[in-house]
Amino acid sequence: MPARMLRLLSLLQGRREWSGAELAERLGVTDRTVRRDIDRLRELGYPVDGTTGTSGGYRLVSGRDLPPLLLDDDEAVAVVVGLRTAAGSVAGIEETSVRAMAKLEQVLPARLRQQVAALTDSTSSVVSWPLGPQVDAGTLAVLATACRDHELVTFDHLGRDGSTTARRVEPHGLVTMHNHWYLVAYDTARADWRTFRLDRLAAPTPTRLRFTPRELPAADAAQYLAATIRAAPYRHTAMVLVRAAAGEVLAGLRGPLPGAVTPVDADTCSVGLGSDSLDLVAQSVARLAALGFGLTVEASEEVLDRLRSAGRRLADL
Amino acid sequence: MPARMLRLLSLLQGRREWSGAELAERLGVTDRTVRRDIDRLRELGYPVDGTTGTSGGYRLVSGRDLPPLLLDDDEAVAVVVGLRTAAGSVAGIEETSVRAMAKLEQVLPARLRQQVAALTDSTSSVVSWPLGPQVDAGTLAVLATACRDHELVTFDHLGRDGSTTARRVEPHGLVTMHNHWYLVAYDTARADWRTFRLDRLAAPTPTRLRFTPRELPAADAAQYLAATIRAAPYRHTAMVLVRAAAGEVLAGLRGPLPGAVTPVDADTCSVGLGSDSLDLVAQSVARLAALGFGLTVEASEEVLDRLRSAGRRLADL
DNA sequence: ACCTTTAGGACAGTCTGTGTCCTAAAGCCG
DNA sequence: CGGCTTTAGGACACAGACTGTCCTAAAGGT
Repeated sequence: MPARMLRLLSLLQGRREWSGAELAERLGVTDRTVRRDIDRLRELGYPVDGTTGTSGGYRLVSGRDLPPLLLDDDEAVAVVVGLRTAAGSVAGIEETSVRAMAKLEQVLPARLRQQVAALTDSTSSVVSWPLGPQVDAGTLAVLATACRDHELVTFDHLGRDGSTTARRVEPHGLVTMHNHWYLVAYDTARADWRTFRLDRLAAPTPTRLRFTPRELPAADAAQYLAATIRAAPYRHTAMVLVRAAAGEVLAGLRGPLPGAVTPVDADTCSVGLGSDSLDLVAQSVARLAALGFGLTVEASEEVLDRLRSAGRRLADL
Repeated sequence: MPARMLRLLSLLQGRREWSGAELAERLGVTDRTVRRDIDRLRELGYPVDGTTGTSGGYRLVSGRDLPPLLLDDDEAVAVVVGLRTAAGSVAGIEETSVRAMAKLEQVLPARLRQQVAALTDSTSSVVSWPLGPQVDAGTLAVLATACRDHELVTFDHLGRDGSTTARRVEPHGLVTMHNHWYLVAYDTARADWRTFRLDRLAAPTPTRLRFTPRELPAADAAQYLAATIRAAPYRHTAMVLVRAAAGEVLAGLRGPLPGAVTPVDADTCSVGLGSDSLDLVAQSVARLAALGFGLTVEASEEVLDRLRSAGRRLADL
């Protein structure tokens, strides 16, 4: 009988309106039983609207809380891809969407996992183009699950000098900052807290060993990360003064910048840019120049050189 | 009893591993009943791994098909936001994710709907910065549902001349093209097929009237749209020849372009840009220039003027 | 008025779900 | 190896629930 209940929910989620007779036929029971089943759903807190009369019927409406979602294959793939995209590009829900992904990932049939991989691989570089480096959806999911379940994980970590070291850590939390994902964890071998950038981390595997969480020397993972990162600034920065109102600049840009636009006065604003990529900083300044406003730039000679040569090429068109 | 079943599923989805005794306590039944419940889950096709011995327990693993998802509030919000993001930015799953959104939207509690609106409104312009105009998630959901259920919809349509007209159409399908969402529908008043850009469309409301779908004069909605749109090209275009391999250019760009990069030979590639925004086209060419490679540009005098003045400004830094 | 639809009470028979036993078997640990 | 803990599942009895078949009521559409 619970099986029939789920099928009923599935039917109600798949189409707007059903008549009692239709449902009865689909479920292989009497219409009386259908009515009883619908009563049961209502008692569970999932309200079903019933309208009488010709062309009446039952429809599932929004209620106090969300009913169990019965997704078909394609929809499940869409949800995972969506969570993956949102986790990387919408501020404020990274942690939640990673949690949801962990939940889904745990039960996602293998064939769908392949579809997800195929989709994110093939399309991410073409259409949704994150500013930061790509993080494998599987990596995110494995680490999120490990954090939730307080499970030790091992992985290979690629250091700044190019050497890889095998790590075994107690994962604490995942944080995004500056378009990168970080894992905050306690490294048992080094007996200290560490942060790892997810794109420098390979083959994360959950051991099945549980640990009791330690207390982080900070309010939460995000603050800990902020404190440790502060010492490591960007490799390239630029400060651009644009002779136009901040609003005009923002409107004209039509896309994100690796930095922030702050108004100076009514027709001047400053843009502070920072990134580890010379290309990205140079492109950002070039975009500001392409807006058609006057500007002055403070930056390293390396960045300025690149901009000047680009300028000559454009001036000669 | 179906209620207990759902709670059991919820518990199993919320944590990796549970012992029979824990589950029994949570559910308020004997451990024998828990075993029976788990048997029932397995019979329904949702495999539960049981490991014996100390530190053994039950865990939900991936099986043939996806079990009903029991999401908490935050997770549900994340899923909706994710679907919304993916629908607009990942090629190839628009239609599916819109379908999934319709399913969710139908049962989403009101308070969560507010959260979703708040999140998409506040963050979309800051972080995920779509190339096309913003489309309201509610609009998408209403129309998707109406398409699915063959339900007449009414809405206000903002014409090119700025006048709004009330429409009443039989919705056929939703399509994305060139970073815009379109509704393909049969306009009953005008007795012909029409396409509507979703960002020029307000207050869509489903009537509860059903209609029997007509045959579209094309293979599918996407092809119909392509045929009708073909006559309306971009306002600004540019063709850029870059003296570098396509791979190098793609790697250096670190972000999406309103166009495509196609290799010409081993160390030359061409970039075809197109958009209705002069700013966007100019910025895109400027970004290509900032990569540090030689380039030649074909474009309208308006675009070239803008680029030359930007070039002078950069050359003088 | 008439039909169609949801809504729900009454009743009897069946059946199934539950708790309390029991034993088996697999893994962990000292 | 010999305990201990865990999942696994059979047997049995009882209560409770579920189903189908009846019935009437009420609401909406034509």
